[in-house]
Order: sequence, then C-alpha cells, then structure tokens
Amino acid sequence: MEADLATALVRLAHVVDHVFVAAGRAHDLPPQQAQLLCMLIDGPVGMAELARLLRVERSSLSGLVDRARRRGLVDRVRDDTDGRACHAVLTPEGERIAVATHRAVTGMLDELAAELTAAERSRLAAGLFRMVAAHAD
Amino acid sequence: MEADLATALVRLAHVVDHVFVAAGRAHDLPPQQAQLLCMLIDGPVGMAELARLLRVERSSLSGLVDRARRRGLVDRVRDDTDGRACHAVLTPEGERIAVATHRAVTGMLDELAAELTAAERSRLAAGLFRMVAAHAD
DNA sequence: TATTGTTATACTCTATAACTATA
DNA sequence: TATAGTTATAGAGTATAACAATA
Repeated sequence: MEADLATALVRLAHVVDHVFVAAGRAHDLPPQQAQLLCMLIDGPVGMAELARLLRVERSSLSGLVDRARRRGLVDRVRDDTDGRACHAVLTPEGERIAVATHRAVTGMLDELAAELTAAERSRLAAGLFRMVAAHAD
Repeated sequence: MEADLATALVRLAHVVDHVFVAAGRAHDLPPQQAQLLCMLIDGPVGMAELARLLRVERSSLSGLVDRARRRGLVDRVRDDTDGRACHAVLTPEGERIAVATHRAVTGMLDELAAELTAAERSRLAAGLFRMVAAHAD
C-alpha cells in the first residue's frame, strides 16, 4: 500500500532529524549547525552550493555560517578566481567536531539498521537512493 | 556498506522535510504547522501526547498550537475527565487544510517511489518500519 | 544583465526555567 | 508529590526584499 510507504518515510525522516539533534547536542550544537559541519568535511564549499545542499536561502545560510563562525567552528575564505564568491571552511576545532558528529550520526543510523541483514540494508539503501534521485528539484 | 545506507537515510530525510515545506507553502503554512495539522487528522490529541509525537518540549508545543490557533486552524478543548489536560483539535478550516496537506505529502512521496515496483515499495516500507521500531526512545 | 553574497526585517521554532492548577 | 499545561526569556532558524560588488 502506498500510504504505508509514505508513512514509513515520514517516520523515518523524524528519526533521522532526531539523530542530528542528539549528535549536535553532544557538542552543544543546534542540529542545523551540526549538519553544516558535516557538509564541510570533504573540504570548503561555496555559499551558493552550500545553500543548495542544505535547501535554504542564501540569506539564511549567511546567518548560519555566522553563528558557527562565532563559535570558532568555521571560517570564510575568499575565492581566488571569483571576487564575489567565498567558501565556508572548517577550523581545526570545527573539523574535530564535524568528524565526531558525522561518526555519531552514522553510528546511530547503522545501529538502527543492525537488525536487518546485509542484503536487506543494501536493498534499502538502493531503494532510497532511487527515490532521492527521483527528487529532481 | 553501512556508510551508504546512512547517507541514503540522511538524504531521504532531507527530501521528506522538503516535501513538508512544499506542502505547507501551498497554504502559507510553515512545515511544523503543516505537520501538526496532519497529526490531528484522526482526531483530537492531548498536548503531552502531541509533544511526544512531534518530539518537542511541551512549552514549544504550546506556542506552535497558539500560532495555528491564531490562524483559525486548531482549537483547544478541555478534557472532561482530567481538569489539567486539554486536547488540540482541528477547526473545519484546519480539517480542510490538514486533509489537503496530508494528501499532498503522500502524493509527492508516492510519486518519488513511482519508479520502484510494488514489491520493492513493500520491502522498502517494511525495512523502514523495522528501523523506526528499533528507535526505542 | 546576471550572479554572489550580505543586511534588514519580521516571523517562526526551540529549549530552559519558573509558574499555576489539578491528580 | 507528580503530572498537564502555560508563560517568560533567550537564542536560533527562515524567507522576503533590498542592496553591494563582481562577472
């Protein structure tokens, strides 16, 4: 029944959101800032790209980065090739917390999936990725 | 790989959140109020129970219900058997918007799953429900 | 002209702490 | 004492609109 899948998806989104709340709380971080940090683990990201990834307006992102910056977790670096652009980048302290947060989130989610077999987990991930891919913005 | 499933879950949660934003926006409603309305479709719910379902503090819920009430979408009704308690209930206008919102959310999610076969959707829902169930608060 | 990013503003969401009223 | 709910307060998140600077 389609209704069941929709319900399952909504419930699961709730759980995932809660996982970010819990992970952030370990470092006194609001969930949005925790997610921001996780987005920067692989390296600096431009503001426009970051806003797209987080699905927030660029103006909202400015404030989010400001607050994380005030905590000493991120910095802004200018783009060499484009005078308008800048990138958000983790500070050493931000890097430490970002990695710990990402590990905590992944750990909690994997723990929830621990009851499933490896094959089930693979199928689940594959199905979810197909749905996410279908979400053409 | 576990990491892949965690990533898929996080991405999917993002998509679901966005679906609520889009559904709420159709009625000029913030996503939290849209979700509140959906929670009340099956009938009045006590404040404490509602706070648990939405995973917010009771004080946060008071404000949320107040704002929805100001818009004429919900009301508070006293509990006959417990003088302390009250329940949040949809107004006729709230009911209308709640049903439309729920339909929109379900519709958007089902559309994302349209590429999957019925069997895949069933397996996906089953897997998700098992994960949600594993999330013992 | 279009794009990048910020600021100003208003509203919303959230938790903590302190409180009232009922059980 | 414990529970249901609210209020006060402070901080955070968000979008819209207007703006500056660069492409």
